[in-house]
Amino acid sequence: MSKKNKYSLENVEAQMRKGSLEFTILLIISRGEVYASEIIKQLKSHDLIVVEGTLYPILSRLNRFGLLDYSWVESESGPPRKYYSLTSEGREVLEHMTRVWEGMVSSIRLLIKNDNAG
Amino acid sequence: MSKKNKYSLENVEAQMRKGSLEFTILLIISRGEVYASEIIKQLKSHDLIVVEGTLYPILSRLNRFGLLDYSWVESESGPPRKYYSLTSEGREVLEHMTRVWEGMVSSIRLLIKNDNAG
DNA sequence: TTATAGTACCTTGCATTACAAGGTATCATG
DNA sequence: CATGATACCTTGTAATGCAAGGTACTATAA
Repeated sequence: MSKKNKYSLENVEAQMRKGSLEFTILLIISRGEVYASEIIKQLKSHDLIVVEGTLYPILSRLNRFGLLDYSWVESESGPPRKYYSLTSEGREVLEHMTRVWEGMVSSIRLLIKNDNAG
Repeated sequence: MSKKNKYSLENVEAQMRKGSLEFTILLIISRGEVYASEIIKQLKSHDLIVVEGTLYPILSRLNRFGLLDYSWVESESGPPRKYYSLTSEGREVLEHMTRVWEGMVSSIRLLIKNDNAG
């Protein structure tokens, strides 16, 4: 028997989250203009977790790819906020992602149901 | 406007797959003993893609973590095959993963449906 | 005016990991 | 004994999530 480590159950959440990260972030933004901290808060309220160090690079990347726009809005108390919104290309990509997501969910649902079948 | 690259739509599939990779592999193995090439074939038949260079390290890792066992079985034509099966710990982890997966699917379904809500 | 706390932005460095490419070994066939 | 098919596995690269640390603006209190 080879040296055996412990498989982290916490990691299960993290792993599964990864594949759908950009997707969920785009979903949040599609519901209305938001700035970073709001995205984190909204995701958390849906039991989906992202942290700052992950979110900012993704927002920059999606903007660089032309999927997101942003505008600075002054806050009543504190520094200005960068409000993000989807571009039309962003909306197209999000629709594509949604189809891909639904497809994958269907496939996996089949595997789960077939659990003891051939 | 910053330099704008093209967001790869092929990458959408790849990205989403990643988070659920170990999960789907464990699901396949839970349906009966299989060796690597069969896993790839079965996943492909469910529109889920994995390649050799990805699969072998994952199988080793899951074995090292005590989630998988294997036994060598001679083939009628060709080199011997390494048939994988779940350990009891593997079954427990798979059940946990399934619950996490269902939870995430529910959360994201809400986000999709709420698309234009507050 | 200086210090502190709160909010918001962003970057750096590390660890993980999916994958392309290349490698070894076994068996059957001509 | 060469060739092709099958099966295993490893190496190097690129992507990327995240902890940690950093900058800047506003408000409040000393």
